[in-house]
Order: sequence, then structure tokens, then C-alpha cells
Amino acid sequence: MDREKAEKPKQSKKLGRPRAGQERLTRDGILEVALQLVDEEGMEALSMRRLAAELAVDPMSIYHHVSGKQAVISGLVDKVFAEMRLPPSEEAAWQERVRGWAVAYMDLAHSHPNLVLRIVSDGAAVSDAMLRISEPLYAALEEAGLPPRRIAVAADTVVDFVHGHALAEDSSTTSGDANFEGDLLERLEAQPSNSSPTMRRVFRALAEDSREMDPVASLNILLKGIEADADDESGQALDSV
Amino acid sequence: MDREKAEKPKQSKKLGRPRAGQERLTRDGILEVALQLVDEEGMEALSMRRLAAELAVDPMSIYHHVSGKQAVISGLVDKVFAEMRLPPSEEAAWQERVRGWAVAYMDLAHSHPNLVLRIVSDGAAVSDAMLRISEPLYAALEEAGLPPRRIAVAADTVVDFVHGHALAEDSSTTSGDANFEGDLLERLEAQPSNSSPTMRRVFRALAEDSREMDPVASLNILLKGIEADADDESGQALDSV
DNA sequence: ACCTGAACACCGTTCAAGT
DNA sequence: ACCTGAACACCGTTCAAGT
Repeated sequence: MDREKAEKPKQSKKLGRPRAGQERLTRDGILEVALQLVDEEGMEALSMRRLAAELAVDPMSIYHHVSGKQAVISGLVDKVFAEMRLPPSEEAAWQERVRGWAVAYMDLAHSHPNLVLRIVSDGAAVSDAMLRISEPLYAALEEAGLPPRRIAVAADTVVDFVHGHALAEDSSTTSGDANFEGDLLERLEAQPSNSSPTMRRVFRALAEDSREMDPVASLNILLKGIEADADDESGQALDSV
Repeated sequence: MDREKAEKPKQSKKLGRPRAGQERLTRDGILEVALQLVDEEGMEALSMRRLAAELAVDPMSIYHHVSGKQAVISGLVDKVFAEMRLPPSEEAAWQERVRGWAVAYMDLAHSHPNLVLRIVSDGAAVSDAMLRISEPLYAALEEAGLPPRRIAVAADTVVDFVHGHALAEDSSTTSGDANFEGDLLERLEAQPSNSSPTMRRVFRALAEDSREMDPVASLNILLKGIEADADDESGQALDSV
């Protein structure tokens, strides 16, 4: 935790013998420096050799603590998930709790933008972490009165949406352009004039509307859909239980 | 389109002069072979050098037709988007048309699993392609009677969900394990016994339920939410217009 | 105009050796 | 036990030269 940061590989390679019991290199220390590197310079800056330089250590030394680069990345995802903190919101309505969970998860992704792609796609690392953080989501959905199968469907829907949204936010900020929304309208109007009439109408109206697009509006759609599902006794098509 | 595939770099490097006007290397030909390579061997098999070998050409020749590796990848994403075909479904209800659009997009992602990560995250390539395929989605949502702002929110919600779902499908099949669902229950029960009671209940019930998890169930939740949004005259919180 | 080869500045990882 | 250095088999891309 309070490991000293090796700011530059400026220290001489010859260090004094480390105090007994306090190893120079630890898995946690490696991950901490790796996370800093990724946060500051992006995923493409993370190489085993660069990481070693940052740690003022021979590249190969790292392999004594983690099995390889893939393990470093998975470790980072894991570490970031461990940071997720939910608002306390115990006796709130289930809708509020679902919203709170989704927002907390979105914030988590948002606070490490360079890692978003791995967070949403590193199946192995994520599924473990997901198990640890998802209970409040499932509990809230159970309180909505849904049977198990519909709880699972609703939870997947929320999680998949959050993942997709995190990616969209990430690649719209990452890929250069500041004004992504107005940009779309421009490119649309550069197209043949009979194409995409509805989108033109929509984006034109949006251009005169300064309000930000709030992902909570999407969450509200999800919540209304889940409510409707909870009120529907008949079981939609195949989904009773 | 009907370019001959260079199966192995078995041809001698010394080729006869190509027929006039029919260049040996074209952007399309490069992308076609690259897509085949990615589909068959995955993203990590795609290197400029490997691609050149597949084309029986010097690695550097490729740079005369595309600006670099990133451009190849964006080109692939673009190419794949161009393949999207919607079911005709003109006079269907708007719900049916939204569902049809989402399913077609999911199928698109599904048919190139190794490219999913780029499809959902290559902002630059995607936003162009997105403009070309999204009109039917926006048109269906307009028919639902939503004002522009809510059309945009609903469309984003659908797109983000589809992206998240495509990723989840991809990494659950990619990351080894066959039985992903049962696997979760096992790992859950290996945890301290007081943890995640709701999730245990849900997954236990699901384990005795052989039916597949159908993403259409999630789409139905979205549709019910959008319907509720369309029926709500008051404008939810900040979203009138 | 189009293609090539050598070269540069990197990668991740294995393996045998050092302290 | 922990760390190291050389080596292997790769990368993407620049640049000057060939036909």
C-alpha cells in the first residue's frame, strides 16, 4: 500500500540489501506501479520492460511474482474492482438501489478510463470480481419481487448496458474530437441528402439543446422495463419460473 | 471481392508482371485476407508481417495501400459493418422493428467474434459505420411517438446494451470454460458461506433450469421501458423537449 | 507507380547462471 | 530464494533504393 513510488529509473541498479523480510519486489507493488503507469500513459505504455524500468529492476525479475503480462492486466482489473464503493443506501427503494449500483459501477470504470476495455472484456478477471460486487444488485432486484430467472435477466441487462455505456464514453473521449454530438450531425449532413432523415431530425433538434446526455435517463428506461416485468404475472413468453 | 486467396506464402516471390490495370495488391484485397486471418486465428495473429506473408508480399508493400496497422483494423470494422443486413420488416410494429435491428446487430457481432472488441470500441471506425446503419432504429423509435431527445436516449440505451451483451458473449466463450453459468455457482459456493445469499439463491434456481438465457428477454425489458417512457406525458425529470 | 530490403527501436518470454 | 543477462523469436514503421 504505502510502497514508495519509483518515479524514474534513476536509482542505480545496485541497491543495498533490502531490510530482512521486506522484499524489494512484491506482487502488490508491481500492480500498484503498473496501475499508475496505465492511468497516466495508457495501456500501450504497459510493457514488461517499461514496468521493470519504472520499478528500477531487471525485466525478468517481475516474472518471479506474476506469471506474465496477461496476469498483470488481470491483476489490475481485479485491483480496480476492489476499489468499488457503494453508497450505503440500505432502506432505499429497490429502484434507487439498482440505480446506485449502476452509477457506482460506472464511476469505477470512469476513474480508470485506460482500463475500461479490459474491465469490460477480461472475462476471467471480471467474472471473479463481478461475483464479489454484484450481490447488492441482485438483492435489490429480488426485493422488486422478481423470480430468479427474471432477476438474472434484469441483472445481465443492467450490467451489459453499463459495460456498453462505459465503452461508448471511453471511445468518444479517447478518439480525439471534443464535440462528438455536433460532429455526428456534420458528418450526417455531408452524406447524400435523402439518407437518414430521422437521424437528421433528431440530431438537429439535439443541437439546439444544450443539456448533457445523462446515462441516468437510460437507467430509468431499464428500471421502468424491470418494473413492468415485475408487474406482469403472466410471464413474458418463455420467462416464468 | 472475387480476389484469389493467397493460401500460404508458397508462391515464389518473383511473380510475373501483373496484367495491366490489375494490381497485385489492393486495399480491398488486403482487408479481405486480413479479415480471413482474424476470423480464423484471432486478433493476435494479425501482424503486418504475417499479413504480408499471407499475401505473398514484402511487409512494407502493404503500407502503399493502407497507412498502418490501425487503419487495417478500422478497415476491418468498416467492412464488417457493411455486411449488416436488416430483415425487411417494413410495416411491422415499432417494437418489432427495434428488436429486429438489435438482433441483426448482435448477429453481425456474433459472426466475427474475434473482432467484437474492436467493433464495440474503435470509436473512429464505428461512429461512421454507426451513422450508416442506425436510421432504421431511429425511425422505429420515432414511430413510437418519442420526442427527439428521448429517441436519442432510447437509441443509445439499445446500442450500449447490444455492445455490452456482445462483449459478454464473446468473453464467456473466449475465456475457456464451457459451462459458464454452473461455473459461477461453484465459485460462489467456494466463498465464505455468509456471502452473496441472493446470488446463491438465484444461481441455484437457475442451475435446475435448463433453458438458455435469451438476450431477447433483455430487449423486451428495454422495449417495455421505452414504451413506458413514450406513454409518460410529464417528461421524466429533465427529459422533455 | 509500385514494390523491396535493411535497419531502428522496440516487444514477451525461456533458460542457465549468478549472489 | 530471489534476481539477472543474454538470447530467441518476434513486432510496427522509416527511409533510401530498386524496377
